[in-house]
Amino acid sequence: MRRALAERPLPSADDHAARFARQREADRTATAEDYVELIADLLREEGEARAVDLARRMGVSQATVTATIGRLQRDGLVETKPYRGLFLTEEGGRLAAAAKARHDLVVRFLLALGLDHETAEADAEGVEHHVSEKALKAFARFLADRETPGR
Amino acid sequence: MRRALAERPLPSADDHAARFARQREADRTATAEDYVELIADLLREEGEARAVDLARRMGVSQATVTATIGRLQRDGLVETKPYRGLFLTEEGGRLAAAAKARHDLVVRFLLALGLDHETAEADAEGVEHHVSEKALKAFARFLADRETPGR
DNA sequence: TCCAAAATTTAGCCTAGGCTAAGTATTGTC
DNA sequence: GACAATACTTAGCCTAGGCTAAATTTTGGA
Repeated sequence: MRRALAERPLPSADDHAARFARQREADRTATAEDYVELIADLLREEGEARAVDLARRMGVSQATVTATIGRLQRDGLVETKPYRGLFLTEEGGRLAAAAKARHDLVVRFLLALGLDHETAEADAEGVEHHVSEKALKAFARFLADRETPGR
Repeated sequence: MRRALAERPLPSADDHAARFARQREADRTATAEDYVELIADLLREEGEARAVDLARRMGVSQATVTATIGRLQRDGLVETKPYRGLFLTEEGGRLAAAAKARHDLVVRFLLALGLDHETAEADAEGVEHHVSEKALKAFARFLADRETPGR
């Protein structure tokens, strides 16, 4: 006998549409977050972030990176000094820091659930853009509870 | 003093690129999954799935739905009988069932973590397309453990 | 039956994000 | 100091997914 899952009726059309709209919004910002996060990582770990390295690490052509960086520049997140590398604006830096914090929290949470490292990292890449603040808080709470063995 | 998080070095460029490639792949299939899942829900709950209702529930224009349904038809997932509604092919039905199973599991998991119903549903909408089978298994394990209070 | 309302499609436009191929510019090394 | 290798940009193309406005069906009720 199947656990009664409160066979959910459909939400109102408006609520339903709002969920999808939030979804599309998240999709739109995901690329920007991935780029600034990677640029920040490269700056921190390698001392510089070159377009050619972004292309390699994102698995896209250099032409695609040029175009995407153009949009990020237009949006005030990134600055470029050709042949010198890419840099984050203040706003870009803030976005990267927030993205990294989210990313790391999701990874820690998935590891705590028992996932192997590579899967946790790979899944976090997708999940980090689609979880609400409330979910992130719940993840953090889970991790905190878990590190407090006694009650 | 910050918990030592094994300040992860960057993955190899190839591994990194593979993660992003998987990500882009998931993005490509997300729309199809959302549509067939919604069509299946409408067929089950309302007896029919009309393009106009999809437009309302997805929060997009009817023209967008026409175009998207065209792609789903081309891909063998959906059939249309104009003014009679939309139907799923066998493959479309399988995809919808898989998507719904994933969706429901994610919702149950998020509820178990303490999220309210609306947030769980909204977050699931995004998360369901980006979690691996391994993560889903971990979610299921968590739910199972939780329902077995004793050890 | 007729005809207005509702559903659907078409046309034409746009952006993001992919690609390849072919430039152009810079650097670093000999 | 020249020049090959490397980095970057440009041009031109493509698909998915959005939009509005304007047809075009089709349905259902008076």
